[in-house]
Amino acid sequence: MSSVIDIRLPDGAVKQMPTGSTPFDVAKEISEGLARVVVSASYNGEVVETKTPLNENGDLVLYTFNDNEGKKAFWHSSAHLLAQALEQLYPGIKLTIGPAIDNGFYYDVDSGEHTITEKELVTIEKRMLELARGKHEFTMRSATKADALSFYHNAGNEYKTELIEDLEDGTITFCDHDDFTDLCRGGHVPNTGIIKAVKLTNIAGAYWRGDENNKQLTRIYGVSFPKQKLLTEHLELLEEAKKRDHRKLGAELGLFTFSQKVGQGLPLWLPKGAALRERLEQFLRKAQTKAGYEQVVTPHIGQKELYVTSGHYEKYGADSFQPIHTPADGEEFLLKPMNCPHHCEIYNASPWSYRDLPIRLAEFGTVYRYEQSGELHGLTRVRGFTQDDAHIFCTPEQLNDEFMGVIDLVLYVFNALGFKDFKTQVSVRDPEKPEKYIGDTILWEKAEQAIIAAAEQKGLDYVIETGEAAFYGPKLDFMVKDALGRSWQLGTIQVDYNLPERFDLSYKGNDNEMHRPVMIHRAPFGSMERFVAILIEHTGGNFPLWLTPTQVQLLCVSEKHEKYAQKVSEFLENNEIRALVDNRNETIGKKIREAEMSKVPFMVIIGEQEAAQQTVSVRQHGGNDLGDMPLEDFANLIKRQAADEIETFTTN
RNA sequence: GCCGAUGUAGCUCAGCUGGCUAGAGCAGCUGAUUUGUAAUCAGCAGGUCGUGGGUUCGAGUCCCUCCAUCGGCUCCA
Repeated sequence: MSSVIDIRLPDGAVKQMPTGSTPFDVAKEISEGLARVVVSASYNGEVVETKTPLNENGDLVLYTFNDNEGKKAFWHSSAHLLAQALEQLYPGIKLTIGPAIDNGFYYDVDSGEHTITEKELVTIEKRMLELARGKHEFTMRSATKADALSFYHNAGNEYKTELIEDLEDGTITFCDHDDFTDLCRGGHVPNTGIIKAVKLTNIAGAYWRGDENNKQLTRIYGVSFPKQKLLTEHLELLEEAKKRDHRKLGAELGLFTFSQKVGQGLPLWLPKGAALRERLEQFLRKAQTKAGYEQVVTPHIGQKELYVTSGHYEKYGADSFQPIHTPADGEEFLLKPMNCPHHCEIYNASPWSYRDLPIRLAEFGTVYRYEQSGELHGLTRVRGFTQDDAHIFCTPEQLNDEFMGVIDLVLYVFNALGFKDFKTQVSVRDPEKPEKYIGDTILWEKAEQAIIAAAEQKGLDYVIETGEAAFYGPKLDFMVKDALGRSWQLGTIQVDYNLPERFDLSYKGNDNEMHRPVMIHRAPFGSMERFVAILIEHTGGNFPLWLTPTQVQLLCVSEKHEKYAQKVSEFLENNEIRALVDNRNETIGKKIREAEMSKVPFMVIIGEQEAAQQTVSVRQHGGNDLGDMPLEDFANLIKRQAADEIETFTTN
């Protein structure tokens, strides 16, 4: 073994270090400053501890808290600290797993008879910080499977022994710090001392191994930082995010509401919300007409038999709104939980030639699903919602082009509404749970490959999610985060060989034989409800001008100026600009304040001067005073801005 | 559905360890004011304290049921 090794850094520089040097030594060699902030490292692509001796040439990356990998090590280490505090405060508590997550960490524990409450979190936080101040080093060590098993067997922890049973002997490692030991794969900060600020954010139930048939454990969520200031900022950010909550803004802006009498998860759209939604529908309908879609309309109910044919009844029947019975014996109808079976029957109403295909049937179809009560969430998860649905029936040869066309449409919609930060995922079946899906494996493979090929061709940065497919086919899903960083599926495109089979769909090919079409299910918005919810959270209620309910609020300085205000209002109306007149007997200051709070993009002050000169004085939302201008100029200003918004997305 | 928390006027909240006719601000209504770029003043009205039961001389306050909401889990055609 040579006494010196070459360590290459990400910038290409090579450091010659004595064999057995640690990442920490390398950091120190580079600068003392770096050594103080380095929290973790990877060597030749593998996560290593900052104290791991390096014995061969290789590529080293050092991470600080600013790197995702650094945060991961930091929060993973914090989970150890949490576990240690819990063991001290609750003797006999059983630890299970405690990973780092996107914005912090959690630990799942079985606290036996005792229920840990939110009030106790403060005590746990304090203990964690006390322990952290001990600057205890994290040290990894290997253990044999037998030793690991007997360790947790003696401790009476059946969860850890279950985990160890699944591990290969020789790969099992523990991490020690202070008097605490945990089964662990590694990836820690150097010592507990750099964890300076901790906040245990909430407490929740979570099933052991994510299976609802298992025991429910207590999950404690937390987040931690190397500086108190960072924690304060993080908490402030969360407060800011709460202000963008669509449930709060939806009520404040008069967009939608719920009623206990109507029923949970059944949104009531108020006039402003309905108008906004209507505008979104028009926007998409126009794009779809251009892309060769035809609108259809189908009823809100269908015979039970329809869903038995589609397979939905078998899959979801028991957990759905139950069938509607009629005065006739044995007649049963279901509220439609999806539109595809209806569209299949539309397809079946006429014979088709390969020359007719593709057929693209679109419908803003309202569907009803009995979602679990605990799942309901504002407009993002509801029991009655409207899908911007369409089904494309095409030949196998047309599938790729059609799929690509739909991707373009989804991207167009996302771009138009400013959703830049979305993720695409290919949702495929879980091969280990074939009972969850219908149809032939060969067809599934074909469909999955078709989606991946299309995603590749479009250059989408996609991830493959196993087990996320629909029961009848794989999907390409477009995921967008809400204000608090929770991910929601908006757009979806699905390839389906199964429903055509079940509904016996066919067309005559150029060989004069009957063939089976392929079906694409797709919804760029996903649902009007969820899309509007996420749009509210992204814009904070400051919608694009073309979409916003009220574009201009006309504010009379006094009641004397109402007549001129009405004239301006009519002028704007004739120019298809949405304006409201505020002629209440209130001060102008108050009217401005209220218009600001209702997030109207333009305020127009109308008083003596304006009436005399036939102008308007324009103030933008946020306080920017654009001064006096003739009516025509103002109308043009609005029209141009709205058109510019359209321009940006039509040219892209 | 499961775990935990919450539920006082249209909204935001106060109401200590159970004790007289449950309070405030905003919104609303009435009147005064006729206003120039983020809240004019005064008065009035508004709640069977989520629901149903229980404990108690006495319950907004304690216990149970149900409902809804919030944070997660599970689920998501």
